Amino acid sequence: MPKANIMDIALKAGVSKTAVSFAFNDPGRLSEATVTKILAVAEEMGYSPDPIARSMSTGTTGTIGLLLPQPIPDMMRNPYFPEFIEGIGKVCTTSGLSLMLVPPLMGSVRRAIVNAAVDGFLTLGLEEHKSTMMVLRQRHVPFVTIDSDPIEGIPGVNVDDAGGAKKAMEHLLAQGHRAIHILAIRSGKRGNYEEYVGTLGARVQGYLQALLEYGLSIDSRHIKLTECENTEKGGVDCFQKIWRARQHPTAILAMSDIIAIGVIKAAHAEGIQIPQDLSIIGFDDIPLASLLTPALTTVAQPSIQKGLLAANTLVRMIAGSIKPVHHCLPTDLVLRKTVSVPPRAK
Amino acid sequence: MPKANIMDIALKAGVSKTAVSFAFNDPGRLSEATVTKILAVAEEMGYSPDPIARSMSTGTTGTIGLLLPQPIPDMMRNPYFPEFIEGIGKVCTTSGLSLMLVPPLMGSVRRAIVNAAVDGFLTLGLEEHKSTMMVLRQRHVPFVTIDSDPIEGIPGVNVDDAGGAKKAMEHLLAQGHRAIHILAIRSGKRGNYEEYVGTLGARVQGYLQALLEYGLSIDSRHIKLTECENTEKGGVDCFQKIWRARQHPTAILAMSDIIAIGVIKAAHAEGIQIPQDLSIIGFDDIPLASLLTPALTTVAQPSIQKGLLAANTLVRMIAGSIKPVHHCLPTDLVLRKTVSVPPRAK
DNA sequence: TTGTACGCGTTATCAA
DNA sequence: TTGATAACGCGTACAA
Repeated sequence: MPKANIMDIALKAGVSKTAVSFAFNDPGRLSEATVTKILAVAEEMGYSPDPIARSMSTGTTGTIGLLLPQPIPDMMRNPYFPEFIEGIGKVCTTSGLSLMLVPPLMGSVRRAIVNAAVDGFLTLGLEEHKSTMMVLRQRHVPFVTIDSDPIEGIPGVNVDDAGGAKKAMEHLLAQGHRAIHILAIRSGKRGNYEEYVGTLGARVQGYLQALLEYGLSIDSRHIKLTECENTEKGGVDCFQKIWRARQHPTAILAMSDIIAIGVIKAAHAEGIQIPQDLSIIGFDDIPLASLLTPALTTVAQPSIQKGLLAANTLVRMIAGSIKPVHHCLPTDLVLRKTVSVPPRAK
Repeated sequence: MPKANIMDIALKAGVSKTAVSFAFNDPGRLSEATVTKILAVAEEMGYSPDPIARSMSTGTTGTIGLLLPQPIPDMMRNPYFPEFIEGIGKVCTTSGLSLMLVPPLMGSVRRAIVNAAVDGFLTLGLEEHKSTMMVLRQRHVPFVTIDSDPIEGIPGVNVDDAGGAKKAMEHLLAQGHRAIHILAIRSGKRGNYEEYVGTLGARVQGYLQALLEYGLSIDSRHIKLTECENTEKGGVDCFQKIWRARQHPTAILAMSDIIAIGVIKAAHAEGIQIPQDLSIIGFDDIPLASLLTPALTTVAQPSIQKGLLAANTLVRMIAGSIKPVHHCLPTDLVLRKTVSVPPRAK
């Protein structure tokens, strides 16, 4: 005897479908006796309303989707991500929503979008957002972009990536560093930083601005940029590659803390002293950053705040108020212990 | 012109609903010309099949639900959780699934269950699992329990909590500690450890076994157990309370690393040396544990493996194979730097 | 309290 | 081979 449906209950209880529906959703409109009776029958027959059918009728799911640029495991390995979700989660709690993690489906973000039964999407750092936006529009659900270049008419939440990046680079330059290796988060652009967009692009812009103040650029002799998988392992691998080369930088500027941590680990393994031999700056200020020894100098961004703000915006859009605002939250350089003057300056 | 539906497209393209459906789901059954035509019209009218309606028809959602015992933000604050999700995520990737985080809805786990449109549930450390199980059964979707006492007929994944806890306590006792403060994860039981079930119960059993070997028990003079919110802040608060008392323990045995980290932070703030003045053991072995200074001695559990195994089991159940196996993964004491002999023994 | 229309796409079954 | 017809899944909303 598989799933009983509303009709089975109605029949057995000697009432109408409507009555059964009321018993579950608006018991006040039925006599107490009928409600008890219906609920008893439902209990007995193991019935509970089908959420899909309900969504079909109400046109609502009680779920928001977080559209991910990468598979779930990759996202989870970066402690920045849970923090971000924490912010979204606060809104879920107050609004009674579930959160669906929507990773690319067989490698396709598009397929993921059209399949997800949600009331709205939060998109995180979408790369190819021309096409993706189109698909999102076709879905006719509201969405808010996060960490993407602002789009006219669509609410977005960003942080001041350029400003934060600039401060980080300025700090290194001010300390006297001139041989700096930038570890960029891997994109599809294979290091062609002129083509970078979104977060990546903004940060590179910040670096460039700072370099310019010192008459340098990313193409200068001892300034380098390479792309790095945004994981601890990515940082380890990149460091090893860097250290194998003839010329060593005096500072490494990582675009995420998790990369920076990989670098630190690999550096320690090589017996390199930080910051005496090598200075490092990260980005994000994940909780771990302050707990490391030495504590990581990094650019703080309000991750929780970002998630909260975006989710709040989405919830309001779902509720009907449509005011596509672009938010930009501040970033700040947090001076800790992984930066000093370069070795040869001592 | 709001959402076009399948009929609108059929009409405009001069074909039947069936043809439109085929164009999206099984293009091979249509002539190439019709497919192109239909897709063009769909594109033009901004149509994409409604996922809810599709689920209604197919009876499948392509989503699994992770049922949480607490709100999303609380879960995310414990680094153990993202690791666990990482394991689930691997299965999502290979099986093309989305993952729905299902927190209690207005405080009710039951309401959360009946509202979530998923193909199956993973339940994590459910407390009141008598009633919850009933609701889950009524939903007629497969589910796998994690970190709950094994239930006959329902697949479950656990780790050897008792064994790990025992090893931790034995280690402290072997080092000479006799004044030990256990920091339990908060339950509804207010410290009545005899009533503990699930993970909590198993760990306490482990502690008791070890204590017994030394002729001690949790009720012994210098052995104490208090409940602690499972967050860093919980650890901080508990430590402060403990240190305010007249008698100080020589060791603290925390039931999670995140609590242990809170304790360490608070201890450092008081100028207490670890492990010279106070030994600490955690539980979980989150990535952070090895990065701390001093590195945290803790009981490792295979979090990723746990998530992966549970999700895999669920996927198989959804696919139809029904073999309710109970898995128990191993735990191991990882000796690092936060335990030494007690101060007065020196 | 009830009857009934409705929401939307999928999938046998069947016709051309 | 290509495509159409019609039944189906399930609960909700509105008028009666």
